[in-house]
Amino acid sequence: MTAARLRLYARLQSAAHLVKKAADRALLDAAGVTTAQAAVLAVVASERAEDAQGPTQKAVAAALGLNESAVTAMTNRLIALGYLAREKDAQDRRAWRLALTADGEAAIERIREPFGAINAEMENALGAEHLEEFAEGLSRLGEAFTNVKE
Amino acid sequence: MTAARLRLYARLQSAAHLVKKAADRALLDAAGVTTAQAAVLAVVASERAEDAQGPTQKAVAAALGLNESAVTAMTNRLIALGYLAREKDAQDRRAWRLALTADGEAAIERIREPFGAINAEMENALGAEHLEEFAEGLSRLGEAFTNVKE
DNA sequence: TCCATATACTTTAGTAGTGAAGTATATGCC
DNA sequence: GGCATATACTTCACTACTAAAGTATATGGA
Repeated sequence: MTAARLRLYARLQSAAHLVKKAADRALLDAAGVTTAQAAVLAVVASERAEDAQGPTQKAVAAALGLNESAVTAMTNRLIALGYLAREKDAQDRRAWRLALTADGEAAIERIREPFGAINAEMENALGAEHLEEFAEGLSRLGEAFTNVKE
Repeated sequence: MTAARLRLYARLQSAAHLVKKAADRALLDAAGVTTAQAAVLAVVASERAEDAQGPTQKAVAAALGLNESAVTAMTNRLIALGYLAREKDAQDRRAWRLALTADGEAAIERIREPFGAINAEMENALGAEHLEEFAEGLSRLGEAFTNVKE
């Protein structure tokens, strides 16, 4: 078994933590937003295209692999910051529909450049010839560990 | 620029988060320890070999890419759980020297199997032919984002 | 020897996640 | 129509991290 030698788990967590630490610093400096907040804003922006109503909290949780309770807390913070608004779904009164405010749209714009720089730095570290396969590997890992039956 | 298309940052964080979630469940069930706690115990165990005195908190922080304040808190939890003990360094009265208790050694033993299973599951998802290169990529990422000058 | 500066750790306030238990609304039988 | 069950979200207690500011001990000149 090569598992112990490669220490895949430790390397994955360490790399993810270090990159997140750097990205949080960069985004907070440049855009006043954390990477976790940026991720939620990005999901709300992208889901909007598919569904005029905007995503529910459950949909955001599923998109990011988070608990619904984590999305409740994050949504509260983003609303307090003025980046997000929510409205009860007319069909299903249990569910909220999330939408970006104008400030939320502006935040996404501010994020674009520093975030691109982080991705570029990652590509640089990996080397262009390994990029595609590395990204593939990350996706395969994500899929393998996605809890289908929650 | 391929950065936006590959979404390396998002894929890395998502994969790391999902794997961590699964690993935490598995380790907590089988060994009553979280992956973060396991990581600290493993560092204390491995540093011990090199240094009869056991590592300082600063050394643990450096090994894991954490802040010293995170290690202070984690050390307190691990001492409360009975897995770790600390003693003032005789030469440098500012520093603690960390050591595993007998319970700490036992916890490391309990971790071995479920942790091996997680690593095996990761290897399985990636496919044997990509393992080495993928692990290499993770290490390169970690090194590129290690803050040399803290 | 004294003092400035560096270093090891701690404290505090905040973000971000987990799982379990709770509330309120929907929905599918009988 | 009523009721059991499912679902969307919330609350609670906890782990685990960050950055910044604070405490105490070391250490290298003048």
